[in-house]
Amino acid sequence: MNLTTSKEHYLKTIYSLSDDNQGVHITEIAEKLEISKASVCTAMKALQEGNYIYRGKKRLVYLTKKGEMQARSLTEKFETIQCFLMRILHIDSEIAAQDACVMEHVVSTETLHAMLSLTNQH
Amino acid sequence: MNLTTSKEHYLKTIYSLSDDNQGVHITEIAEKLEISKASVCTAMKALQEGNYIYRGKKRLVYLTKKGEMQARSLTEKFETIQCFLMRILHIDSEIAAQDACVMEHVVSTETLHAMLSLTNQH
DNA sequence: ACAGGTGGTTAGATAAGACTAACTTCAAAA
DNA sequence: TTTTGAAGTTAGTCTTATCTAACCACCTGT
Repeated sequence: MNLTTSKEHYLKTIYSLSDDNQGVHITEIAEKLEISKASVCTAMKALQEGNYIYRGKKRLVYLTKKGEMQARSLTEKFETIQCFLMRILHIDSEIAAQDACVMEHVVSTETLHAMLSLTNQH
Repeated sequence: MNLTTSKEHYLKTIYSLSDDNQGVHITEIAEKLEISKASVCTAMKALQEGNYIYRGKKRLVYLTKKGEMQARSLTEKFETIQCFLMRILHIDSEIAAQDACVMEHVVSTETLHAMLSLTNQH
């Protein structure tokens, strides 16, 4: 299975919701993303196929090592972009978050690195 | 009809292919985007619905005023982003183009303005 | 124990965007 | 004028991502 933008979103959400990977309810994910439980359920099957998550006790959703690495990477990208937008371009945090949230899935590593170093040396 | 990323792409492509809006062949668009004629044909119907294009002599595709404005706006966004990436972040023009090509459809006007002014004052 | 409610799942629909294959249209060359 | 190849169109399929509605499963409180 390939990670699409949508799937990456799910991973990031699971990561952000699970405290120390203690497992997340499908309902929680649905509420956070403001989408139906059914959609989440379907997506979880695909992510399980791809070995990004597994279902544990009480049907909770857990990230696998692979899933966790992906999620962490995405979260880092998000933060890099958001910080860059805020500190270098002086964008409001709300809007910076929105922009970062779409950019994180598409931006090249080159651009990402450049953003990071410019933000740091600032 | 709503302009999606895909539709915006078509508009930009038509704009770039038509010299002074002299009309473009569906085949040209298909070749430029490396996509089937059939897909382009279907998309053109939707764009016509939304009054972004019309079909003229010899079935050529022409931008309407509305379509042209959109296309120009997108092209400007693209250029703003590409220049920013190249001049401020020192990204290679090839990669900058790729990144700009996806970012142009999603980035906020705030970020866009900030990129423009930073590039200019540079 | 069982009735409800919460959480999860399944089935079926819709929409966008792409595809191939087969068809039509048309204009230019013979 | 007829033919033929390029351009365009249509029909039907696939994938992804979403939805609603109906259903199942399990835990909990009475």
